[in-house]
Amino acid sequence: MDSDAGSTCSRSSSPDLVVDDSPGSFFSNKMFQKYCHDDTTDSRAGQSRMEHCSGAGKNKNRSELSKEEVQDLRLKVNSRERKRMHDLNQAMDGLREVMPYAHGPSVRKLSKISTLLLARNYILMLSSSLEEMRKLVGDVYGGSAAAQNRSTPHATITPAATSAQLSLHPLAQSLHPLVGSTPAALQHHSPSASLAAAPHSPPSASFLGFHAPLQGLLKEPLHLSSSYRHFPGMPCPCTLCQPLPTTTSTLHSLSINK
DNA sequence: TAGGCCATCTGGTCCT
DNA sequence: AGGACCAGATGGCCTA
Repeated sequence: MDSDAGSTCSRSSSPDLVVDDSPGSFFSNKMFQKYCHDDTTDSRAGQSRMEHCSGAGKNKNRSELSKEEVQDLRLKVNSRERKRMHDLNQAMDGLREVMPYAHGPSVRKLSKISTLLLARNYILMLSSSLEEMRKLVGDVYGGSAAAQNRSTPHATITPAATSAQLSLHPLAQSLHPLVGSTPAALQHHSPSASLAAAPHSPPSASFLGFHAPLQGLLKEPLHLSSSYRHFPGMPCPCTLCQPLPTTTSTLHSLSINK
């Protein structure tokens, strides 16, 4: 379900496919009326369309087609293009579902460009967060953890374990005021419970709720002196500042919370 | 009302 | 040859 379902903005990016293949409805289309009956040839496109309509295209075979066959061909192509765009929009909706912003009837759906930009920044933030987490694990557990990390550079760190350890770490508690904010404040209205269990962790309440202006999130990440990047409008991406849910079940309950 | 966003149509190009 | 992909054009809807 779209995040804006029931909101004032009811337009869906993936509306139900209504393929009306009846020639009547096709000819009732304004564009096609112009396409075939507009005598004004002031534009290049109009000119080419008139040529196409009269069967004067470059393709000989097409010129041999009857008017009805040309219409059928055009309908088929249009239908395929519609389906392609709907699939693209479905993928875009899927991306929106896993993006950390407030999903809800009162929240306007992210535009396509905003979705892409936010996704890019989110991926960068997660990457930085992961890198910082690895560093912190190395610091906390000294050489043994570091050695373990070196032996298995891509060792799987269970999110539940690491987040629990990090949230309890006294250094982390004292380093940043954001640490200590409760996950209960999170407002992640995921439309799909199964998808909500996707392997992403809600970074923070303010991040999810877009308390900061959206434009800030879409800017280029700020490159600060630290090893990780800070994004305008986002909380610090390092793990010290990310009070992650301590268990996967907690994450799941947060995700399906309406 | 202007501007943003979107769906759709369309022709061109590339690929299988 | 047919289909996928792309970009331009167009018009509708919504919001500030």
